[in-house]
Parts: sequence; C-alpha cells; structure tokens
Amino acid sequence: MKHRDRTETNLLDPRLLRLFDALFTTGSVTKAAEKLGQSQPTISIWLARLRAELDDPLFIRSAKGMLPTPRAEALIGTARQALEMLRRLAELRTDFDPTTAKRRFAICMTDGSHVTLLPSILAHVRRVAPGVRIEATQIGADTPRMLQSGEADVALGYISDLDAGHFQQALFPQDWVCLANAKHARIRDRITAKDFRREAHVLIRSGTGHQLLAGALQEQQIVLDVALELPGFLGLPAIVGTTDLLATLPRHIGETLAHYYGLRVLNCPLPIAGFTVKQYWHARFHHDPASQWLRGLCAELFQQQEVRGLHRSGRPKKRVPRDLQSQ
Amino acid sequence: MKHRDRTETNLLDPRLLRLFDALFTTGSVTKAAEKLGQSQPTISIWLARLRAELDDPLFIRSAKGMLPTPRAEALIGTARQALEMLRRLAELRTDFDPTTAKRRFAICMTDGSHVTLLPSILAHVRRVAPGVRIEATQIGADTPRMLQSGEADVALGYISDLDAGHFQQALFPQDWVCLANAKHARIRDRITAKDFRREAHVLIRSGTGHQLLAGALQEQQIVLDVALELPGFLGLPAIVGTTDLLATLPRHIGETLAHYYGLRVLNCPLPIAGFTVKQYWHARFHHDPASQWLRGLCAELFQQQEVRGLHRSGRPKKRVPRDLQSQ
DNA sequence: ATCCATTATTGTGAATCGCAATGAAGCACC
DNA sequence: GGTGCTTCATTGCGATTCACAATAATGGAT
Repeated sequence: MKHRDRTETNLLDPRLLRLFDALFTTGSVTKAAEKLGQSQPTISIWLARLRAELDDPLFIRSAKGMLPTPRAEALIGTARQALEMLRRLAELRTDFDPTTAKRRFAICMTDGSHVTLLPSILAHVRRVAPGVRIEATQIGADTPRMLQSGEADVALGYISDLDAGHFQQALFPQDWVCLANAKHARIRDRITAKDFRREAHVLIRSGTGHQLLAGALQEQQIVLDVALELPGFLGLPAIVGTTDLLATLPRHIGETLAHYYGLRVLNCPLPIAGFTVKQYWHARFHHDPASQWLRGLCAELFQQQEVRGLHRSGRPKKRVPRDLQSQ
Repeated sequence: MKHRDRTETNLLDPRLLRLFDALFTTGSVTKAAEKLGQSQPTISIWLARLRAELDDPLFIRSAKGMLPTPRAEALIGTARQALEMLRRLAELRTDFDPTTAKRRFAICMTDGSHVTLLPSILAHVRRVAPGVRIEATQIGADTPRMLQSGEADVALGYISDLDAGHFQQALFPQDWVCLANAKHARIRDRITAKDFRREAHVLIRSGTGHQLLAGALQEQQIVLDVALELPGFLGLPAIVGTTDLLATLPRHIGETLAHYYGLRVLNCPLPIAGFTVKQYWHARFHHDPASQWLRGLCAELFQQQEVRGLHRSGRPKKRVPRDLQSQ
C-alpha cells in the first residue's frame, strides 16, 4: 500500500477502516466490495492487509458468512469513531453569517477615513450584522504585521510598499482639490496657479496624502505660504470656513468636508500625482469567509473601478484577488 | 495518491494528518519533512494534496515560517483527535489476566468428563483465576454451532466429524478397560475373551465411547449378556461394587472410578478401537487471549502426546494449532 | 463425490510514489 | 535595486504499488 513510515507505527488507511466497517456490517467480502465500489479480489487483498496490520484474522469464513473474531469486536467501536472523525474533518465548513455572527473586525485606516469611509461601513454593518463590532485603528509602519498576525483584518487607504503575502484591491482613485471659504474675498469659481502661490494655506501634517503633496511641492520647487499646520483634520473645516486660508486635500475627504461644512471645492491648479485608495489583507485570510464578507462589503460600498497592482515574473507581488470581483 | 473512492467523500490519508500536525507545530515544510522521515520535496507534494483535499491553502509562507490560515486553525483540533483515535486503534491490545478476569467459560464435555476432567479444571481455576466461572455443558449435535457462536468456548472429548473452521488439539489417547467387583467370585487378575462372553455386563448407553463399543461388538458378532443398561455413570460404581457384573469403559473414566470406589481394573480382552480425547474450539477465537489461556490450561492439565488431525489438500481440515505447543 | 457461492491467490498493465535536481519566492543585507 | 541565502514548489524518472481478470481454494448443501 505505502511505504511504512519510518518514524511511527503505521496508522490504518481510511479505506481499510471503511472495509472494516462494511465487512462487520455485511458479513460478506463480496457485499463489502459492492459497497466500497471495488472488485471482490481487491477487497480480499485489502482484508489481507487489514489482518496483517491489526495482527488478527478479524473475520472467519463460515456458512453464515464472515464472522468477527473477539478482537474485531473489540476494535470496531474505535474504528467507527475514527471513521466518523475523518468524515467530520472532510465535511467541516466554516461559513460566515453576518446576521448572526458575533465578532470584532479591526480595520486600519487614516483618520481622514473616519470621516469618508467609516460612517458608511458602520451604517451598513449596523443594519446587516448587528453582532459585529468595528474597530478602527491607525494605518502605520506596523500595519503589515498587524494584517499578518490577524490583529487587523483589512487596511483601507494607500500603502506604498507592502510586503509579500498580502492581497490588495483597488477601491477608488484620488486626485486633488482645494478647499476655500465659500465667502472668500478673492477666490470665486476657479483658482489659478498664481492664486495658489499667493494665497495663504493650511496644511494637515498626517496621512498618506501629505507625503504626496509635500513631494509634489518640492519637485516643482514651490514654497507655499503656510499660515497654519494641523496634526489632523479635526479643526480644518472651522479654520477654512472662517478665514481666507486654502487647504489642499485628496478629493474624497475634500468633497466630504466641503459638503458637511459648506466650503467651496476647487480643482487644484498644481499638478499633484493621484493615487488609488485600496483595501489590503493578508493571504492567510484570503479564503476566510468572514474576511471575504468584510472585503466584499468594502468593495460594494467604495469600489468604482479596478486598477491592477504591480507585477513581477508574471505573478502579482501584491496580488489582485480575482475571486473578489466575481462576488 | 490513490484512486478516488467511488462511493464516498475522500477521507484524509493518515500521513496527511501527520503532516498537518507537524506543519502546524513546526511552521516549516523542511522541519516537518525531517519529523516525518521524508524528503522536503515529498512533503511539499503532500502539502499540495492536503490543500487540495481540504480546499484551503492552510499554511502561508512568511518570514516567520508557514502561518496557518483560519481554516487550518479550525481543523487542527479535529485532525489531532482523528490522529489520536488512529493511534489508539493501532495500539489497542486485549490481554487476558486470569488473576483479575471476571468472565464465564462454557466447556462442552461428556458427563464422564465431569468425573475425570472437571475436578482438575475447577481446582486449578479456583486457585489462579478466582473471578472465572466454569459452566459445563453437554457435548452433542449442536456443539459445533455452540463453539462457532461463542456459546461454548471449548469442547473436551471426541467429536468424530467436525466442520471446517474449527481447531482441535489432542490431549490424551484412550483404550478400553473392564471394571469388576474387587471380590468377584470368578474374575481375579485377568479376564479372557471366554470370560468376557460368559459373564453378565452392565452398559452405559451414552457418550462417545458407547458408540465405539457397540460398533466393535457388532463388528465381531459378539452378543453380550447385558443384565443392566444405565443412562449414565451415576450408579455404575455401586452396581459393579455389589454384583458380579462387568463394565467396559474407556481407560480414563474406568481407572478414575475404580480408584474412587475400590473396583478392579482389567485390560479389556476384546479388541476395541481406541480414540484420542481432544479439545476443540472455533477459529474465530483462535487468537483470543482468553480462549488461548483456557486451552493452555487444558493442555497443561491433560496433554500427554499429540496426534495429528485429518488432512486434505496439504492443509488440516481440522487444524492442529501449532502456537499452542509453544505456549 | 459433486456442485455452488464465496473467499483467496496470481500475473500483469496502469497508476502512483519518493526524491534528486532545480526553479521560484521571501527577506536580509549592501 | 541587486545579490545571496534559506525555504518552498515543480519537474522528470526509476521504483513500487495498485486494481482486477482469471482462476484456485474453501465451506457447505445435496
């Protein structure tokens, strides 16, 4: 059948367990063969192997059929338990039912996403998955480690240099806008590059976008008149709404804040590289039904179009999950 | 690995279960290979098969080694339980310890054996196996069926035409003797054929020996003067001890009765075929430790020399158990 | 002794196995 | 970004095992 394992007692092949069960039940090698879908000679050979491995004749031929020995009777219970356990192993499925699930999902995101993405996620989850709790955590240097360890389930945003072993899916593209006071004395429906250089600005010193903005300014050797720097978005709408300062932001957060606070949104005159907001997760969880549900939810809520990830050797280094597209 | 069973979900090969366990424990295909005594490529192939059969990657490569997926974590407990059950199956032994055993043994025997064999068996059993109970049952036409079904464990005596599926072991040979009153008026130290024909006799109309005796008489056309027929041995000693009647018996029972009741034992002048007292048991119980113990006991108590059983096609129809000789 | 149904054995073409050799991948280091 | 190391995945191939048709052996009935 197979080479004897060098390190441990030979364990019974499941087919021999099935044979044991079938022969005990039917008392006939011929009937057991039919039951197991094999020929009678094959089953006779299996019986010989079973006898050798259990060191007992197990079944003795008689006019009444094959009768079990005391050892067969002693072993059949354990054999059937082993079979049942193997069947259970083969059949075990773990589905995820949002309507009944009780678990916590940790989502890494920038604090900007607290405004743009989290409210939609939360509203949806509260409606369809009442037992689910969402925890928002910061995107940072240890986000990849948190995704791998399972401390975080998914990351939303833009991570420029993710290790192997992670999947990513594009959600929506981002370009840049300027926010201005709706009653700004000098800025009406559009802003020129000249305006942009002249006016005073407020900067947010955090998040992915900040690094891209700073890079573009340096690249184009533009020195802005930065009247104020904020560590986050919290006070930004109040500042822009009561001063003549301009703020330059990724479109999504910009339009969202403008909407809530009655600010003016203008296309940014400065050419700044856009980027794609994506969701990221570790390959360990790729097939996990719970993780699939969460990612499907985010895709449903935020996905506009898909952009292929980076490639090497014909296979994605950071793979785009095909199955998510068919969900 | 092996053809997919046609009738049922494929169950995991125990080697794959061992791999699952080893990989979960070590986090390394290379280390798992060492543990399982296979090469690394072999184990990589096994892992591929495990992944296919469980429909999940199970372990994802990372700098920390192979990390389990949620499905692997969900299945490992059941996999380990299945492994444990298989090990238990491989290791299960059923010994028989006479000093502690509590069970009943049914021994088929003629009522003559109640006198010749049972007392020795009982004395021994009471000394070394206090929890064992002996039940003596009649040897008869259904003795083979009782041996096969387990209603009887062993039969002691002479069964002339036993079916297949039974073992037998010779215990001791039997020839014939005559019993006479120690104060018999005419019979002193020897009995002639003439004496035998002239004297009145008492016959026991039961047991194996009776048929042999009757056959011999008919074959030699001898008509005995039968003054009394008894259904069994019960009253025999009293009759022979108080009359001049002769009794013709197998030697063992004859000498035993003579010993107890002070009767005279004489070699039978009539040539009557001897026979061998054997113990018989069904092949189902051949390897059963309890049955082996009982048979060993009987051999120890009664065995004098061994006579081979009948043969056909080079193999005993009623097999002589070699292993019993080495016990 | 013959016959029947069932189990055991044999010979063989087909399938699968384990592993050496090597490619691919993940990461540390420069 | 390139290089090197360790580990996992893949390929090709000789060796081993498999299932089964054909048939022998066996247990019992007649």
